[in-house]
Amino acid sequence: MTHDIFAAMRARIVAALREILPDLPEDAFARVATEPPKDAAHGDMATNGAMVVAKPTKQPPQKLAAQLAEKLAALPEVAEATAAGPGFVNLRLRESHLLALVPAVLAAGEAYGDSRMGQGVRVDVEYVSANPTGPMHVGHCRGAVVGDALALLLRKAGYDVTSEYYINDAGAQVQALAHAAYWRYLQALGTDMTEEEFAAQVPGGLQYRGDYLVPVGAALRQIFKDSLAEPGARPAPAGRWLDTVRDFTVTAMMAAIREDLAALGVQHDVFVSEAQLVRDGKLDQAEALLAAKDLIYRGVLEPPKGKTPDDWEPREQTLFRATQFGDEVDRPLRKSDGSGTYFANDIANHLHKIERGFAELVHVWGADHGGYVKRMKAAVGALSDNKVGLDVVLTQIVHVVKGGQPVRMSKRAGTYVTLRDLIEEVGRDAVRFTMLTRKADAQMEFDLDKVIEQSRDNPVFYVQYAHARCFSVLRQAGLAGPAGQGLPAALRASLGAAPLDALTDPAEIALIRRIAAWPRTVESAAAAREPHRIAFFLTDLAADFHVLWNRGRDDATLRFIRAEEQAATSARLALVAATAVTLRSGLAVMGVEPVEEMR
RNA sequence: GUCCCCGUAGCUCAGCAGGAUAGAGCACCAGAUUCCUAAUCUGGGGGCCGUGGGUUCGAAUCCCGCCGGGGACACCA
Repeated sequence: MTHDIFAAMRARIVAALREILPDLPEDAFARVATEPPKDAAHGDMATNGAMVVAKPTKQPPQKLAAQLAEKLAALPEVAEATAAGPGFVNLRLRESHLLALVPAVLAAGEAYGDSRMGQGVRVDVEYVSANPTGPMHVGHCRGAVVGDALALLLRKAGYDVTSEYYINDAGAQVQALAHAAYWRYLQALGTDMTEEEFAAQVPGGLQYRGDYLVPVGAALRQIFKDSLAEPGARPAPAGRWLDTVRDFTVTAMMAAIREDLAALGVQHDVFVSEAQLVRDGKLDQAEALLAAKDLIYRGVLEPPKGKTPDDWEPREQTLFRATQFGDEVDRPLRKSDGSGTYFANDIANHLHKIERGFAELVHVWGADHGGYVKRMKAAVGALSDNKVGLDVVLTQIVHVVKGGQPVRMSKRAGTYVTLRDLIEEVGRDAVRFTMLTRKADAQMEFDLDKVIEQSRDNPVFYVQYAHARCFSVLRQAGLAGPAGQGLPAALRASLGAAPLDALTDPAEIALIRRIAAWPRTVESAAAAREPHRIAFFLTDLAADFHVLWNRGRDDATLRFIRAEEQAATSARLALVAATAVTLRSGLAVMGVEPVEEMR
């Protein structure tokens, strides 16, 4: 069952074209589209069908449009079909057909807009994947929200989605983290070393000096007493403590990150550990697989173009033939000392995904990883014989602004804004919605003052207010149930049974048209991997509703509830409920709560 | 030098698989409050869609060049 009246009409149009042009091959109709016209004066729908088939048949589009219009005019749901412009066919639907959507939406409830476009194809969406070296900060936030919304969106579009967090717990950064935690442990034991004395002994210097590791040091002392240190709380050889401290600290950091994610309402189905993949021999397995396809060799790379790093020297390394899959240069799998590169481990990660049977992989990465996309696509292509697709969604940086001034993001200066701070300041819904009000790959300004402002200028508020207004009306009519329950199925059914002939005002029809566009919005947003489109749709839908609401101010006969007009009242209440259902369906995709009352 | 992203109203940004006369908010100007929440709404001015080509019946949208802004470019993750 589809509620997409555009998709349904498209099927009708293609069938009509087939009757007119029986000799055309199937794929000639692929570009036929049915969409709402920009100008409402053109009717409810427009199709380019005649223009699309004009070329292969070598017939003038206007002539075909006239034929098509004639056929479409005979359809029961069509009131009028006219050829227009360069070959469009404009359709005006019978009012009853448009109105019939209202009970359908009410019956579907929050499932309205669900699509089968994805056909149950298994998709893995990986996002966040922040290094487990500290609490999450604002920089991670956008990717988390975009990824989570994308997973929800693809699910709604009919894909079988697994959301995944890849824990980078195997590289040099977690070694550095372990040293930092070890320093806090020594402090907890009461060492008389200074931080700089200790730092001088750490290979690569002491990083991660933030306070957040202090409790980790204390916990280490509690569990291991002084067994990981030399007498006098002096540092012991790394071999005695490094693995232990690292694993303990990574676990603690991941626990903190999971709490942060929970506070943001972000869900991951699975957490995959890089270290575990390495222990399981996935890296060797991936390397063997690539070797068997003759995609690995020993070689020396050219120095990078442009400015050559000062310490550059030719080194023989194990290289992957990424150039065979569209990358610019071949990429190292092993460093000159023979250990695996991050890229190699990530190949193992992707092999792991491919083995689990995903047909499509999606990643949400920060824009600074843009240079990494081609090689990863090359690797996935190589591992899967080009059968599995990889899509990367890049998210641009977020500038936090308060009082017109940029909020500086510096770990060292201690002005680092954690995700938790942000959520506490403006609320989870505002964070999520606002992060989705820009295309992911466009830079964004996050104005702390604006997102809590209760005005038209703040889309979070504006959309939630529309939903609350719907409930306000239903409460006024004595219909809404207990707060927070949404609209019970029984109520939706009884509202949906009302005759709707009374819905004739242009603002009412405009609202229904908007609601009708929801399923195709879901599909196009999912196809483009652009969850921000949902935010824009909801803002438009909210605007249509606010307009209608205000019509009742200017003209009392247009109010939703009119004691003396039973038929009009029940029809309008059904429309209000359908609006609430659609708003709710959309907010669910964004992971934002549909509030039923504004305070 | 190479690759990726961006360039649309004064500002912040949309533009739906290429469609008809390019939209919204803010700001500015003028209005609406005995009324289901004015926390909203109505009207107005404001554009060479960076630029030059190409593909097409048709381009802000796709392709190529150029200009401007941001990011990434062995042995980091």
